[in-house]
Amino acid sequence: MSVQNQLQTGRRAFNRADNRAAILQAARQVFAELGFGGATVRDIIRRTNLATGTFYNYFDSKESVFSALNDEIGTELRAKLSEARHAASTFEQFVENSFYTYFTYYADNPDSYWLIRSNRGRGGHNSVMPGPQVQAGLEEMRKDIEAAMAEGVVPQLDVDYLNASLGGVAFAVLDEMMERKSIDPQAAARFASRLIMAGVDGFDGQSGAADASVTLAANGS
Amino acid sequence: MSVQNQLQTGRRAFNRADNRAAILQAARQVFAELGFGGATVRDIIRRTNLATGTFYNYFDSKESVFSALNDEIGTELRAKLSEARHAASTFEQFVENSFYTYFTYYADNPDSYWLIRSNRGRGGHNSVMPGPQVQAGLEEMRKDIEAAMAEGVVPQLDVDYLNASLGGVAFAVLDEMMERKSIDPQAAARFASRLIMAGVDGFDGQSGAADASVTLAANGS
Amino acid sequence: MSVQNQLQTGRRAFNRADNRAAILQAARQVFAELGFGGATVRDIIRRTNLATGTFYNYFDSKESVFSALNDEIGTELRAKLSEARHAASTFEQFVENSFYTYFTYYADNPDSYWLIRSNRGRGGHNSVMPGPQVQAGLEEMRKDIEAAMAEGVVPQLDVDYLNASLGGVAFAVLDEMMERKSIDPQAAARFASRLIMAGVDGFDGQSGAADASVTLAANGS
Amino acid sequence: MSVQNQLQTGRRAFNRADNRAAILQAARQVFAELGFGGATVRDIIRRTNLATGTFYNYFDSKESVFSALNDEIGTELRAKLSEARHAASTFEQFVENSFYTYFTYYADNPDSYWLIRSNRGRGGHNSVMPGPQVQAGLEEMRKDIEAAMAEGVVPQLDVDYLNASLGGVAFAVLDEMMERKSIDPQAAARFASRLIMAGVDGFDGQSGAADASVTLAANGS
DNA sequence: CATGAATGAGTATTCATTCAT
DNA sequence: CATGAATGAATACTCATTCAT
Repeated sequence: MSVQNQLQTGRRAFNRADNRAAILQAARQVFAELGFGGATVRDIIRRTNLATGTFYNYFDSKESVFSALNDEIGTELRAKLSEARHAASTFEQFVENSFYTYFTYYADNPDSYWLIRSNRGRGGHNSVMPGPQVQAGLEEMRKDIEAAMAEGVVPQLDVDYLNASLGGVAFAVLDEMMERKSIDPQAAARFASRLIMAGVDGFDGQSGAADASVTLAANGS
Repeated sequence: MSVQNQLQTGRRAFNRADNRAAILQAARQVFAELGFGGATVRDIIRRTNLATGTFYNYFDSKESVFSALNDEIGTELRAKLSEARHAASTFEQFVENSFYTYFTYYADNPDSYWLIRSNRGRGGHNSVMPGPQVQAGLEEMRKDIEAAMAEGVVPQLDVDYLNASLGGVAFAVLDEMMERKSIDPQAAARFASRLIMAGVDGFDGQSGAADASVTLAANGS
Repeated sequence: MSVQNQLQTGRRAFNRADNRAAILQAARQVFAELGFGGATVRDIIRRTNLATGTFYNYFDSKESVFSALNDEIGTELRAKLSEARHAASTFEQFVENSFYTYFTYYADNPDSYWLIRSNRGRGGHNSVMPGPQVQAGLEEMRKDIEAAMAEGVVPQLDVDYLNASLGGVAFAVLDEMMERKSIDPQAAARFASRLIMAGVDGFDGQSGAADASVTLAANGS
Repeated sequence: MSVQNQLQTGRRAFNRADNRAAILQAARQVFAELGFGGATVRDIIRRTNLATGTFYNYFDSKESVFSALNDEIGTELRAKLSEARHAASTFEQFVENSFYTYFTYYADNPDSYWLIRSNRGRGGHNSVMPGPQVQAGLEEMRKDIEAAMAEGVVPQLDVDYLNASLGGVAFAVLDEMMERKSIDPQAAARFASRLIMAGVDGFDGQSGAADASVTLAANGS
């Protein structure tokens, strides 16, 4: 091939990556703002220099960009979480690092937060984090928890419920955090990990509050 | 009006209620299966003996049935939860009763479960339960928690994060529960309430697991 | 039949007429406001104490009330015009009386005016006045004009064009009149009849203005 | 852009114009036959090689094509009338030229005639010609008439009534003309202008026919 | 004859996707 | 590989009319 051709190829490769990135970036915003159902492909390409048809040179369908976006988030998040877990030497660190990593990721990528925020319920079971990558990520975490139980670091309790609860707390606290004026992932992580750690540690000890026979102020319905 | 008229009116009223119920029932299923965005009005009426236009004799729009459904669930659930809270004399009972009521409701109404399951993210922040009724319900719960804190039954901690976490655990454990072969709301409620109670009670005590310097078996990514 | 039955029959007949009138009255307003196309049968019955189905006890279709309305107007107008014509002893009186009657009728029945106003173009050719009654009415007028021509009272000119022009002037002046603050059928009739009379009388005399070689001030654009 | 691109653009532009014209042409016929209310967008595109959606690449709505059509007619007609008026040196010429131009335009564009014919009443007052262009056109004519009155060429009489009458005669004679086997704009224009000119000239002279005490043959109703 | 809920064909419009250039 | 016009199936909703009561 001629030099000219090589340059063209280089240029093309460059443009290819650019275009793909531009579409992904636009799609992230659009899905965040309008949700998958409300968004149209034209909404996406309109935030781009590209033409309608070009979209289909990079993605097979609307569904397809959405998946790519979720995969992207899932992959990044999974990697970070995995790294965080490996850096932990105690179960507490394991938990706190995980929460911290999770909260920090979305604090740093608010577009991604709003993307999944606006599209919960899409993508089957346990879509606390999106995509298939996530299933794997959750599975990894479960294995670590099981290992901790096996070593006696954590009392024996229903692993699936515990795993689900971790996700549930993570998601709920994330929502609350993202709505605050001043977003503080560290504080959020501290709260979540303390709640979970105390919950796990004190789990089977018949909770001491049992005798606190306080009459709750029943507020009117 | 004559007796004849009364009968007519009675009969009509009966049919009216029937049709409305039929539409709601069909809509519940359709929204559960396809989600709000994916569902069409024709999908709904097709599961009915009724004609297209009849739908609009009972509801103004697709949005409108969806709201009615959510209101229905929200109202029922709110009432049950309120009742459960009032029956509690300790904070622990308060928490466990709430979880139990919540899990039982969806165990008994799986259609409703799948409905909200497929439509999370619709209806803004903290849509652990759907609709406007629910905002009120969550607010009630928050007030009770604050009251418990004021009385010293519960340590002082970030109420909003705690409230969010309650919702998060409820939702996550619910999902897990509904996927099991044998659905056991009591077991689920016991797990969730113990986790939360222990978490709350042990919260500020610097978690005893801190010294459990176990090396977690880091499983490969 | 019993006395009771007779009363009932009487009552019914009374109601029948009443209901029909009520529907016509409502329809007149609705068609005037929304036009035939924009009006719905429900718009009509909504301005009535009656139920949807009752409409079809009195009229076969939406089209049908519309026709009835036009026939009503046509018949009334035709009768008045006929009467006015018979009271005339000169062609000028004939013309002026006709215009005056026509303008007065709509000045007195603004609902009817707006009804036809909003529904021009409906009902084929020459719908200066609506309905089939009107065709007959126009035909009568044409015959009178032809008679006047035969007697030499009016110069020989294209009867159809003249007849059409009479209608055209009538309609156009009517519109203008109805838009004025103070509605004055007499003034309108005077204008229209003078214009037409002078036009007819001076018709074949090669119009004296021919030599008025005035340069018209051509306004811009 | 390359030569190839230019050709492409050229071709596309050509097709664009073609399609737009095809839609307008089809719409003209459909609106003429069925009226605006009775016509459907599908009726229009069905008379075209195009697909449903293509319609909306060229026009925003059904209303929108209708407007475009009326604007087209209005603009053309206004230009021709303006030209005709400027070519006149006497008021008589002014009037006759205007009528002749008007009648000729519709004789040459029967589709346009039937379009407005079927859609009278749409577009408010004095819709002798359609659209907003026309309001301006009528206004121009009114100014010329006023100028003629100021110069004494035309007797002082109610300008609004006169203007309205001009329109009324124009429309009515047009209808009559279009229904004849042999369409002759010149004859129609001659009739209309003579009628109006004589009417205007003889207006205030108390019409000489006043003493023609002919007994009109009153034909039976 | 009154009622008003039921009917379902019909409407304008949108949008993911294709394809000629 | 880019373009953007063309496509047409699909959607929410309306309304004249029917009919059981």
